[in-house]
Amino acid sequence: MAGLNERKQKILHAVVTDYIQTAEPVGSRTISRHYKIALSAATIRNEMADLEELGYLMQPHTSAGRIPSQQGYRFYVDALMDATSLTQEEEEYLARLFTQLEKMREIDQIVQHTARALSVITRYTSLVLAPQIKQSAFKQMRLIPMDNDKALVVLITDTGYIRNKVIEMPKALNQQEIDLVVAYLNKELSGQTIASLTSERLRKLRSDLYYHTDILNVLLNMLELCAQKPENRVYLGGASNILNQPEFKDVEKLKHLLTLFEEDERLTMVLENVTEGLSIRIGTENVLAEMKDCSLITASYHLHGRPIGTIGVLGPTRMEYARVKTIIEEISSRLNKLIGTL
Amino acid sequence: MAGLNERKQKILHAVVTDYIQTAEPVGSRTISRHYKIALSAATIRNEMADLEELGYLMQPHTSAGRIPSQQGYRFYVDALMDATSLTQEEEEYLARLFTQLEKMREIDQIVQHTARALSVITRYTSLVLAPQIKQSAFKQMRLIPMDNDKALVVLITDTGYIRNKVIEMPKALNQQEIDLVVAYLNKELSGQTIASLTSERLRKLRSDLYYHTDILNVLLNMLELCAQKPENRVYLGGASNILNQPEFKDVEKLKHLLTLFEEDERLTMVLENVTEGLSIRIGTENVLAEMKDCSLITASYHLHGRPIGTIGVLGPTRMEYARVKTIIEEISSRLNKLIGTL
DNA sequence: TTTAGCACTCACTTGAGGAGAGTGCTAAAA
DNA sequence: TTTTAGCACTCTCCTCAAGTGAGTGCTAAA
Repeated sequence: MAGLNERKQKILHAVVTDYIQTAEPVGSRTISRHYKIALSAATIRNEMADLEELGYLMQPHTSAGRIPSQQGYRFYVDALMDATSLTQEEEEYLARLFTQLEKMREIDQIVQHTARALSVITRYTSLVLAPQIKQSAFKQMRLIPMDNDKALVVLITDTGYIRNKVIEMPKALNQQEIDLVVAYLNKELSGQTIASLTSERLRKLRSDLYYHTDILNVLLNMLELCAQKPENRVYLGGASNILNQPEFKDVEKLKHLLTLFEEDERLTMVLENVTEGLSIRIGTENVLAEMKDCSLITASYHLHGRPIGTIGVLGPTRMEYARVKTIIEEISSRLNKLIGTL
Repeated sequence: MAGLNERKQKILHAVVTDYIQTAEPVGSRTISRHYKIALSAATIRNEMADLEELGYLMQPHTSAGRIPSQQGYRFYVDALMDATSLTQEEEEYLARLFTQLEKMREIDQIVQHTARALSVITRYTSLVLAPQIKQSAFKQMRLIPMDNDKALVVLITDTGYIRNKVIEMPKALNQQEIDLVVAYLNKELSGQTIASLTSERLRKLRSDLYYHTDILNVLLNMLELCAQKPENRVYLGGASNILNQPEFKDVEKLKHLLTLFEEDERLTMVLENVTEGLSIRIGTENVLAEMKDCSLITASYHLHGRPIGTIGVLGPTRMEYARVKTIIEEISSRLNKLIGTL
């Protein structure tokens, strides 16, 4: 696999970068002209024929130039890609963005704005997975009576994620009883991750406070629900950007992707399935068939060293990997810093 | 304008319904064959020429059939359209939907699910405007301390809309003071619409409680913000459905719409600009240029007789007006009933 | 007033021809 | 042995012309 001499690597690099720019098959002449490789077109042709045989390039038809195969992109991403840095414009945009984000105190809002910004700056579609309540830790819980028979439960977690739920109140409970139960739960559960609140563990609490079972039941049920039910907390930005990509000028291809964009559960799955840290998934390396012509670059973000969510950029396999990678790294690092201060 | 004899109306009706079904220009032969109008194609041709001159029909080119003009659709919607009723399938789908919705206690969730369902059942794109906090009435407010310097304000309104905001806490405030201020606000503001909380009115409260200005200021600022800042609370469903419409097989046209779909502020504007009750906006009757080839059918929903939001369906001007109208009427009426019980 | 007949229009399809970009192969040059 | 120039070849894409078919407008007869 690694048996590519330097010349082949240079040529592969030229093909990939040119194709990323132009979206047109790259011919041997183009390379010998534009890419300061001191070789004639004929020699390059021979090398390209080799690269094709080795699986790094493909030819749409006999008399066309070459385009990178998935394996070609993979090699480019792993070994060939130049490190880039942010342009001044991008730098300024991010500076402005983060001074705005710093004013927001809620993770949800921050994450939503990040998704939008990510798509604006990359000009691709962005996907952002907000912290799942499951992975958050219990901080405190409050119960606010609304009417006779309804109350609002507010659950605050350490990730700054706040969840409301209106519940039916069992009747004939006085405020004192409620306060007691809530105080007990706050003391008992503080710092525990929501996911750890299994039916098992909750049962124990139930028996501890058996004389308040009515209200306790309602609250514990809510927690149990939070721990079990997967939440779809994925935000999409710049979906219309895919229309700028020539590979999606075909309406049928578009339909598959746009339909996918409306299926929050599956998007969540994609983002959860990604390895921690920075990840680049090319073409069929993505599990979903709809994404076989797409690449997804993601980075996880963390709180107290624990990964709590993912930001990602989705584009055609012909994506500007280097640029997007730089941007994602920068944004996720800034995001981590910001979350730390919440 | 109204000078259409019965025969012309019959023919116009035939053209519109046929075109809605097929998306192809309708010829005179098709009408005389399929629509039980006991006239020859030639006669119908003459009438169609008249209808064109009167502005109800258009011809894409000389030797093609006719398609309805915007004015043609308008006449159809106002005078010609047959009343339809729900199919059994639709009926069952709605029954299932609303038994689900009844279990939800929060307006936001209800509205989101309604948007999705509306797009599924109509097979068009749906737009739903959730209650604006401005138009809601103050019910109660709570302040939950989080850390030393932060607190969570929970604002509950009569529309079941709950708003959280994390605020910076002025230091050196004891719980007692806070409770006092919150209790005062709850008493003073109960039942008032948020929009009525102008700077003017709030100033009075400020002077009433001048000895607690720190915490009071923070809370009042939050309320003022809610009263002023327009919120974008619009939900979109089934955006990918527009891809099934032949009129949007052109990627350029699509781009305009999809880009619009990402601009929440402008979508909100569209839905706010609509008349109360049922409204049908055809083509350029919509203010936004992007929607000049679309029609929008909307209905407002109410609480205590006050309109608090809008549900709508967006499709091509060649939309199945009758079917969609029936569905929207049904859903909004059921939604109204449901909201009343919250 | 309605209808049959007919010439006419115009989009759409098909196929042929030519241009252009790029290839693979061969033989000469380095 | 490696590189390069030359050349025939392949395949897409564009254009153009001819043919097809759906539908029209007009005219004259019913």
